[in-house]
Amino acid sequence: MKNREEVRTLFKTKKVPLTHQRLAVYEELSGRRDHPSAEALYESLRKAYPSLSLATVYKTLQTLHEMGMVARVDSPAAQARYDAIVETHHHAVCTACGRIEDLFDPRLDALPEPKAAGFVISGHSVHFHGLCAKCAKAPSTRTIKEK
Amino acid sequence: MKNREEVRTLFKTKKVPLTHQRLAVYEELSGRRDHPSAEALYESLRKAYPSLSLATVYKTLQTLHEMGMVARVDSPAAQARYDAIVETHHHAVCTACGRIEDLFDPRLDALPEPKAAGFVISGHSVHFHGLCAKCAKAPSTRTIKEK
DNA sequence: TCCTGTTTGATAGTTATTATCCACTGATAA
DNA sequence: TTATCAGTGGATAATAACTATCAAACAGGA
Ligand SMILES: [Mn+2]
Ligand SMILES: [Mn+2]
Ligand SMILES: [Zn+2]
Ligand SMILES: [Zn+2]
Repeated sequence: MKNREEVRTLFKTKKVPLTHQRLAVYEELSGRRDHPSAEALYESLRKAYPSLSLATVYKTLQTLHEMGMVARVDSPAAQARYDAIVETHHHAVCTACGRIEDLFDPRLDALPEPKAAGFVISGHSVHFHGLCAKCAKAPSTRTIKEK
Repeated sequence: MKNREEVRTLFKTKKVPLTHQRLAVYEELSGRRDHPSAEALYESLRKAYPSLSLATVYKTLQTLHEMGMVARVDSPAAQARYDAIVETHHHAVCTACGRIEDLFDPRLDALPEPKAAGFVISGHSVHFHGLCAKCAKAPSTRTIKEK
């Protein structure tokens, strides 16, 4: 959530070229609190930038994400993963290899009820992320994704 | 995590036909603790059931999910959603319309460190799910998904 | 065993995302 | 200011995960 000057400085510091498109995507996203999709951003932006391409929005979001300027709300996992344990429990997800380990901890089951006006909460899930034992040990042999 | 007899009874109770494929998918998933994808289950199952189709695995997982017998580990969201707020915060996700609201609550930022052997945790996120104010009010006009 | 609504398997279609490719541009140096 | 050029953007093809379609086979009750 940075203003235009902070953005310019950050790009300069990180030696990443700051283009009109990158600034536009970041400022549009900054102005919204509805956690838009790439497509939704594209639809808003194309009015002011008719030549903008959807692929550019995707590439820009990825760049901004790598720079630590935007976050992805849901897990970046492309594939759904299933579990025969339907009882309440939580997960540790390895960002390098995709391994998912179970966490059974009653302290995570009872979290403070959030105060989101009018929202009727039916449950919650906690995702810890980091490196699994194997990937933490491995120097750089990143698999990125396992089936 | 039910045995064969419990599964038979549950299908009978819910009046859902129990096929060989449904039993096979459920038992394969029950026997694994690696949170497999549909494709991974299919790869394991096709050895014993060479005529099994991947589409059937998808349909079966959906059926089992609706019956409350399997859980999806990650959000079923098809589209990635982005956020310019990279500071630690959490989210309430409406299961009816896809709306995502921010939750700022320091009590959710400091959760008990989970004891997953060897796992190097770098962060966590909490997803509450339920119905947003609008959808909780609306009788049944479910939008299912908004862009 | 027979009957009928459901499910399966094969496959085509869809959707979100990524890769490719080349003209163009932002950042630096002259 | 202009020249240079690595990196970027736009157009579009390709990919990956999933979903729809539909005829044939099946499950479960009569
Ligand atoms: Mn689990
Ligand atoms: Mn947020
Ligand atoms: Zn790992
Ligand atoms: Zn809603």
